[in-house]
Amino acid sequence: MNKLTSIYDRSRVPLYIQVASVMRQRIDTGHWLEGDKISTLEELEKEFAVARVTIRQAIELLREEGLLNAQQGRGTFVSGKPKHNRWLNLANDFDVMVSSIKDNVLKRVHIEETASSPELSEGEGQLAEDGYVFLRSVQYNSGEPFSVVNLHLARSIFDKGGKQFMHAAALPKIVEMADVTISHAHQTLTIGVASPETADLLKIGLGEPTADCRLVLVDDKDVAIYVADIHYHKNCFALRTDLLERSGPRRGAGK
Amino acid sequence: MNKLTSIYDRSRVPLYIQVASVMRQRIDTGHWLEGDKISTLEELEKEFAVARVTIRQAIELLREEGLLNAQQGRGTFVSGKPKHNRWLNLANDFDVMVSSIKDNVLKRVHIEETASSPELSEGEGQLAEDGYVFLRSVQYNSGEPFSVVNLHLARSIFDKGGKQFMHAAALPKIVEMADVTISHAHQTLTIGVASPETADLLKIGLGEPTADCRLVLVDDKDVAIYVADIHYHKNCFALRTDLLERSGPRRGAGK
DNA sequence: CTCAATTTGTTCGTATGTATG
DNA sequence: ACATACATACGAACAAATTGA
Repeated sequence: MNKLTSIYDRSRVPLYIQVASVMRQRIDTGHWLEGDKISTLEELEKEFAVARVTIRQAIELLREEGLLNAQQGRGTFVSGKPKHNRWLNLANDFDVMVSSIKDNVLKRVHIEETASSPELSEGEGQLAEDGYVFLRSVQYNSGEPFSVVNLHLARSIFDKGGKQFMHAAALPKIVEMADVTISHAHQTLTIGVASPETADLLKIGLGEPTADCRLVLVDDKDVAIYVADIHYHKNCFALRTDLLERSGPRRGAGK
Repeated sequence: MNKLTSIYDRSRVPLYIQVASVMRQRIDTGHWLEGDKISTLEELEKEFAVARVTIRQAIELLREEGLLNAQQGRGTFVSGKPKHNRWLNLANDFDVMVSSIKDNVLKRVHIEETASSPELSEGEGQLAEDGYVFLRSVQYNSGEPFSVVNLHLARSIFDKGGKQFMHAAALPKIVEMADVTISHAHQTLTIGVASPETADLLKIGLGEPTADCRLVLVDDKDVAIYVADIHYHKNCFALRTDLLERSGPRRGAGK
């Protein structure tokens, strides 16, 4: 009967969690402001077309997160905003990217010297003949993990760098190599889901969304020397650009 | 006891759906190839540390999606790949963006002539003095909705465009206006969750992830004349760039 | 052809979580 | 707070189909 019913059905997440996520979003976007009294249970029941207990479960969830504060007889109030760490500014310029990751705190969690080759799609260059080394690392910001990097590095590059790759970001090292020319840096950004490994390292739930960034460096012989699959925690991730930065102000066409 | 147990606990999504999403990913990434026989129920039980019935529920889910095909006595086989509509190539260049949306099929679903002003963050310009008009539209590709655009358009611009804005994308119209200068086009990309309205229009579940793109056009007087919050269906979304496109090949520093 | 091993399919009982009114 | 209904998850046992020795 209700329009919402069909929406609820499309998600298999428990109803009270769906309701909670809508409420959380309202607080986050400022639709409900801090200190405000939110609608009464009765109003919320009607709006979401669910039972009272379900609303209460949702409120309880947000209370545990410190976002809501219910007071018997008075009402329910907004007591805080969800925390975001949108400090990560993904680069859309190669030099900015290289310099920004140079000082990253990272922890190598896995190295496979004889790894299988990465899957390359159309336009991402050719596979290196001498195979790849696989490196996995986690990047931290103030103690919290915010990204997992799965890197296939061409063996030739790995050997050239020696032990440098063990404890620092690979990209700046490669850029500094005198006899390596990078002709393309293909970046693809999508939304993915956390695998068991990623979920474990990022401390998130299995199958939760992540911002996935694939970065493939291709040398002057069209060989993919660096193939990284990076999974970012969704709350840390933001990509900011001024689309007119390079071309300058746009005066009306006035034709 | 198990390492996975704690990961399961972090997500409130039913266990069999979590397991299914891991399996779906394995098929998608080619870890499990089409035609292959996947591990037996017994092996999967152990790997995921769940009951047999739970594995079967996950398999049933993927069977309905056409990804798996279980045969009694033989095993379970991969019968297809998840479909992606990653055809959407979000622009990182203003001209490309304008030209790419010019021919979009869209449906205006909501217009508010006297709307509240949008929330602007630091650096996104000043609010227009004459207020805003709010427009909501849905964009379709071969009948399927792939994005919802919530647009606050400065009233001055809206009045200038007349009825043009009713049935076509606003951006190209604005660019063509002779007396309008766009000095900045701030784009911010994040991962968000679907509100009831967005979920309804995109035909996804409440609280499911979306790719959120905010585009703010600022004129030469630092006024935000166009403030769009765009929610993309996560499966349609991809942002591809060559980070070296503008600066050209990078020869080793060789200092 | 039969037998045994393998593998998926089904069912039962129990416990807990979700949602309604 | 209560009674009710249904979904989720477990473990274990048993049934049915396939395969190869």
